[in-house]
Amino acid sequence: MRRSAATKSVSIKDVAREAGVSPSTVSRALQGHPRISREVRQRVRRVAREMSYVPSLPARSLVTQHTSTIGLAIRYVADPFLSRVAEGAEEEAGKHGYAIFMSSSNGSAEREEEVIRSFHEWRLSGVIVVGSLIDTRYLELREEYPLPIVLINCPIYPYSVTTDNAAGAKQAVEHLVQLGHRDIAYVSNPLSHLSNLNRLAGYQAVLNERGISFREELVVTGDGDMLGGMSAAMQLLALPQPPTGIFCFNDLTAIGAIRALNEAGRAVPQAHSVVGFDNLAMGEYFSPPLTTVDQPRYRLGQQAMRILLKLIGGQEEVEPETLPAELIVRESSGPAPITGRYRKGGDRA
Amino acid sequence: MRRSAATKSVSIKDVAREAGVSPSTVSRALQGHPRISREVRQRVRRVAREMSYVPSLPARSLVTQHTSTIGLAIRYVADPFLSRVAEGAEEEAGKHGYAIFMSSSNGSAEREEEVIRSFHEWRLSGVIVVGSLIDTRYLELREEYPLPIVLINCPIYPYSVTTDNAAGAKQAVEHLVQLGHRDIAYVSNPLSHLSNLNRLAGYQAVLNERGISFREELVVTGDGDMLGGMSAAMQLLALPQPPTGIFCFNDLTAIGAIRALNEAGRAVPQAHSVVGFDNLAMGEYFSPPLTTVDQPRYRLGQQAMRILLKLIGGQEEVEPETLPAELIVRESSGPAPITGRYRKGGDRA
DNA sequence: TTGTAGGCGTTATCAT
DNA sequence: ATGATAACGCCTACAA
Repeated sequence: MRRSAATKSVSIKDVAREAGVSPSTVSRALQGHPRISREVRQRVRRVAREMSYVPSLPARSLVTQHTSTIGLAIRYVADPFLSRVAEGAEEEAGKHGYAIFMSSSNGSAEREEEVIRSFHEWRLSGVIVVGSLIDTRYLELREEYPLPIVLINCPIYPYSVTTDNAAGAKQAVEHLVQLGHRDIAYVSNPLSHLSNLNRLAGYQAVLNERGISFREELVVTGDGDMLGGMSAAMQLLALPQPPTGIFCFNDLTAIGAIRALNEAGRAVPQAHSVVGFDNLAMGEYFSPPLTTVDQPRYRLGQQAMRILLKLIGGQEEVEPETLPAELIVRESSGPAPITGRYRKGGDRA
Repeated sequence: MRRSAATKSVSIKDVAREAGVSPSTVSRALQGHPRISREVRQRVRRVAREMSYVPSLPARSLVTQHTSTIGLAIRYVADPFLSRVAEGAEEEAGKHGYAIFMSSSNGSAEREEEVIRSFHEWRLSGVIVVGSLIDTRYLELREEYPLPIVLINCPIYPYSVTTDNAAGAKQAVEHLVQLGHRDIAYVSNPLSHLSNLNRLAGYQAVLNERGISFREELVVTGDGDMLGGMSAAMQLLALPQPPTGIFCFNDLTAIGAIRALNEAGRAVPQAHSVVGFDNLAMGEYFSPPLTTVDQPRYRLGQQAMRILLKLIGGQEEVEPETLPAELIVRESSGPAPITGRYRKGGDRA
């Protein structure tokens, strides 16, 4: 039984020879074909196990014309948003006998296309893309590749599942307004992202409804990560009339912003309220614990997989879905400070 | 050119027919075979592009007998430790024309074996396992599967790359001792993990060297995550003589511990110093910023891939490697409080 | 320079 | 109930 790491894999023929039957019999015995004698089935299975036979999926997929494997394209492995999404997708896939392979584009648009192509090269049954850098290109890619693709958080694409970003943002900003904040900033992501645009829209909508005039300088761009959050917050503090409320594109950005605020001697939530988006597990453990907007990440993955399975099954008429977001109030947001008047930036503690 | 999502993939034969040549000519033209006329090569390539032909890797791998793809088995997608490791492995793989597919075991030992099996079913060229739940089983699995497997942080396995956990732990505990701490706890992981055992060993070694007696009740187990860190810290606070220094298996545990400490009204680092392990990006943004032990995660992934590539190349005599860990002092650790005497737990602020 | 034929490991069809 | 045979898509001698 002992074989070194470089040995060739044992094939169905090897098992057949060892068990004294034909390859087709082995195939049937292994997949529990009904018309096969109990005795042969047991013998074949025993031999196969003893030889540690493992069927070749490339070979099998060649003849069956499907792989029962789906590809999950992700931007960064590190992306904390991803985890539950992947879990949701995986569990749903498992129920239907599908496995999942993930591949990361490491934040490169070029690599993302390569990943999709690679999934097709492997003839995977379908693809889910989360956190795409080129979401708008999928309308074309869809024609180029014959495999079904489902996007997460890209509502303009016909096969997609999306958090209601605008509604989530509205809850967040509304929350700040009700706490008495009037100077409210939005720290955005690089603007190409649809989810970012929709959050911005929600932000503006609340200002409108509440008769708060929109100040362009209160929208600054981060990078979706902590570093960007820091520099965005610093920009805001340098303003002649800095905001008391800061709504951030995501939790990572919020964490960075809070760090910068603290370093500038500004207490959160006493001097500034900060609200994130994503409800990362981490946020609860921060001090102060993060007020944030929860995305139903597990369901996002689950629904994406369900849609994908429909597409794989040949069903074409699926509706893009929107899932609700929910404000989670913790301690990084509080009543707006009583303002005598605004002070110029730079007055550190 | 327009095809719906359910269309069959275009094969080399389709291209051949369209270009008016034989399939083998297409194959040669596409892979830049030298003995082919410039004109035919260009025409074939154009036609292939127009038809969006993408070669089938399952078919190709069947004949070439290698997939140029390696599998990365991970415990959790969320694991923040993973990210840089995966990057290191990916970049090194890319240099040598290999792609990487990741699959998560979601914390289940059973699933982990399935993942490895699935990698073999796909006849991937090799496997890297990070954060294994069944690291000790790989000595057997190695015989069962013909594909080369490299482990990260499992030094008993012959093909592995490991952080010097004992040395890292020693630095951490030594740091606490030098700050004046004498009652130092270790919050461990479920004990089966080798990296955990080695960190524990490092912890004990320092106590020994410094003539500090080992108190069994100061070693409590977490779960490698924030929740476990919280309950571990609560256990420690309930002790008649609680520790002033707490060395944690990892940063997530440390973050949980700090949270519990804070909730009990104990300031960090004034009342308790906490040291983590992993140097997660997050740690720097916490308050207080986390003192921790850095693992060379990128190099861990890179070296693992290098070893794997050697194995794939048929080279059998590779040495397990150990990479150095490095203490990063930030603000969650500080001088031990001046103790008149120890007080019973429960005296909250 | 190009075409033909065989085979990679499976499964499915058709015999027996 | 089992075996022989063809086919999946591709590559690679070998032939022309």
